[in-house]
Amino acid sequence: MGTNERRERERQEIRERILEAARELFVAQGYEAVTMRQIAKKIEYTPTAIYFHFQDKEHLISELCAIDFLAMAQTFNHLTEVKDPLERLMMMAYAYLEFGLDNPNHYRLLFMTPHPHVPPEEVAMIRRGNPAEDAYAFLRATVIECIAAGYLRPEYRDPELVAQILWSGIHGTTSLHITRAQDPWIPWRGAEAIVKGLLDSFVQGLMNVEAVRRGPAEIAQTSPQHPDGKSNKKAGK
Amino acid sequence: MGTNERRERERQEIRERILEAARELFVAQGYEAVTMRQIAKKIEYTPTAIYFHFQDKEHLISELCAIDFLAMAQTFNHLTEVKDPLERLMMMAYAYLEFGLDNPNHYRLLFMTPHPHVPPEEVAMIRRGNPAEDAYAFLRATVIECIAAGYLRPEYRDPELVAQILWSGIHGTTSLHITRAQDPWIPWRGAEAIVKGLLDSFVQGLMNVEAVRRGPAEIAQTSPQHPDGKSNKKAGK
DNA sequence: AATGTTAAGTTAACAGTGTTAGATTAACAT
DNA sequence: ATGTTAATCTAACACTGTTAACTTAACATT
Repeated sequence: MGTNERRERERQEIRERILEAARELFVAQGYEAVTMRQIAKKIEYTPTAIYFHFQDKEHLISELCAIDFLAMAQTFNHLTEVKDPLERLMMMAYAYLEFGLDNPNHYRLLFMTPHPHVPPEEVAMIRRGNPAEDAYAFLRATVIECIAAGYLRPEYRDPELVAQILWSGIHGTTSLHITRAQDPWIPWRGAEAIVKGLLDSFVQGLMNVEAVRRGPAEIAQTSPQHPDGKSNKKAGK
Repeated sequence: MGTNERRERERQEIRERILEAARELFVAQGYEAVTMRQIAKKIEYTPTAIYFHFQDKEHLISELCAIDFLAMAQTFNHLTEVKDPLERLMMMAYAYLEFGLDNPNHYRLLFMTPHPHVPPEEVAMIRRGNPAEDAYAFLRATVIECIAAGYLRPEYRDPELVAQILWSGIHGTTSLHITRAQDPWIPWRGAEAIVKGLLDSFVQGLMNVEAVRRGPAEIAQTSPQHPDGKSNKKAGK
């Protein structure tokens, strides 16, 4: 009898309707505002019905994140066409930023909200490590290509470290923009300009390497104290 | 009559007891977990008493943030002793990271939670722009010194932009570590190593500038597709 | 000294939250 | 026709932030 299969199919169907309703509400209203009763109302069920399909709100959110984590990664898929790994790296950075700014609530849910960590086995359907499905794996793969192509200085042979440096920079730009773009006290120069600066920094640094080697020049007296600034300290820790 | 002054003093006193209790709870349990009833219980009052001193929970939190924003800035005050602005910049980066990792809940409250923006006038006691009281102003001032000392490449004359690039990188490291350090799927290399890499990047870049100019070398075939990778594209947007 | 005023705090309640136990429905297998 | 079971609902519980109405106690004024 195919009736069990059909039941299973129906079950999955309403699971997905719940997830979809939850996603729409999260994206529209942000994390805190969404309520089980709202989700239920949206799909015309009773709140308790959701608990038949999901253990609790936390598990519902975790599964939603797992799914959308992969969905976001597929946003980057078209970048596989870019042959030069360095160029691809840069386009990834802008694409990542764009995703975050276009879907701030979604981005917050995925990357800025520490959900009390539902043990990974309990969340169905996480297949990470595959560059086509996992954005971090894609980033790492691209970094590996950059290393292989000789783009990186010999000190940076660890692709994980390089990937994490890059991710940190771009994530910082994205998340700061989301949380503090409205802050009137800070004259923001725009997230794209910041990412541009970060990428420029990765490639050739922001500093004048010669000047750094020489130590501080005695050009301007910005700070009144230290009139004969003979400090010739080397830069570094 | 000094009795009004005394009343005002007492009023401020219990205001601060409320704020202190709230801070302790936030730091210990994180944003979502703290309730008005908990705060009230901690200072042995009724929850409603808080509403005599603060308009609502949001205003209470906003004021707490404003205060601790300044408190954090004072963490950096001892760095004014470091004469070389570049060295100071680097020490600020590590100090900032350390603050975030030592007080993750506090950091989340201050920098990762977009409180529905209580209009700035309603929050008492924000005096920003003063480097001694405002961490961002301190960062900007240090960047200005770096520019004056000739440390930066001529393209980077805008201290706001440079400050925001730096802040984005360090904030990204800090916040990613707070939210995703437990993620077993990512082999984290440690927040300090990442900050080190970022700073190295700012100073001299991570890349081999010569190699970037030449284009990708034909060293390794990491990706099977493009066997004769003759792509000599220039890096850049 | 008695009175009225007011600041500070309490009690009781409301509407809304996530969640659960227990009853109900409806489709299926026997 | 009967029993079983998956899927849903009703009603409730223990919470949450918040408010209206009431009390208390200290003060200022007559």
